[in-house]
Amino acid sequence: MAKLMTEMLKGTLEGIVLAILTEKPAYGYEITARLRDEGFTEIAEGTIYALLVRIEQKGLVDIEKRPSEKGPPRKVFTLNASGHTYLEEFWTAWTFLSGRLNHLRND
Amino acid sequence: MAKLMTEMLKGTLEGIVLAILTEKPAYGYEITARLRDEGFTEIAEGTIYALLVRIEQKGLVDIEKRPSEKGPPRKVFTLNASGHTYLEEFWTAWTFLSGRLNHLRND
DNA sequence: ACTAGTACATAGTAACGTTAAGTACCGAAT
DNA sequence: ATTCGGTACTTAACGTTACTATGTACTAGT
Repeated sequence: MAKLMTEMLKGTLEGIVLAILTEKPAYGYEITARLRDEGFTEIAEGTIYALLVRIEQKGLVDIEKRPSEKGPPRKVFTLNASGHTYLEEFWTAWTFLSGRLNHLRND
Repeated sequence: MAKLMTEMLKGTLEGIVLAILTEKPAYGYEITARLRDEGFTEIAEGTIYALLVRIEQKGLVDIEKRPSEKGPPRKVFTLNASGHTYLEEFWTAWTFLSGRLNHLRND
């Protein structure tokens, strides 16, 4: 099932991370931990950092560097206006897809 | 939203087509029509044919050629045992992902 | 002949998530 | 003093997916 989840996450993992950022700003390492709490136990750190680069390049987040007492400086991501719009569209698409799939399932 | 749907479909379109095949065997052109009926109006024919090649190579379907009165011979796809197993795992993964996302949404 | 509908095929592309390896900073244990 | 584990970020190479664009081919109607 791991392989299936991998492919299924394509296009949704981004929305998942953005959704996490709506709660409060967070940095990469924190986000990976948050994902594990949410049940996504098999997502590697590298996956998240690569994804964060992408959403940064798309201009969906603002970035601020803050020192850490326990390690290297943190890169804190905050969802900006563009990111909120994007997330809304993500939920719209998700609602549509979810509806279609549940309809297909009931046969 | 079109771009978002495109990315979101990755990993799920395959399951959608397999789900359609559980109802009854079907050929490519028929499946694209069925998808339009299901609300997926923006999926091109080429996309489906390429996908059908993949699920064939994965051994999830059996294939039979039948003549058509209205055009070239049809290639009818039937979900086999391996395909049914695969689809079950797909639904399992989907249920998990769906649950996680809905949980994230309620904040 | 021409068109429209039916039916399938495929090379090239962009985007995504994964893998694997690396850097760097800190505190505590050995 | 050094090793070890936890914290924190980076990136190149890779496999898979869906999309685009284009092509072939068969039939019936005009």
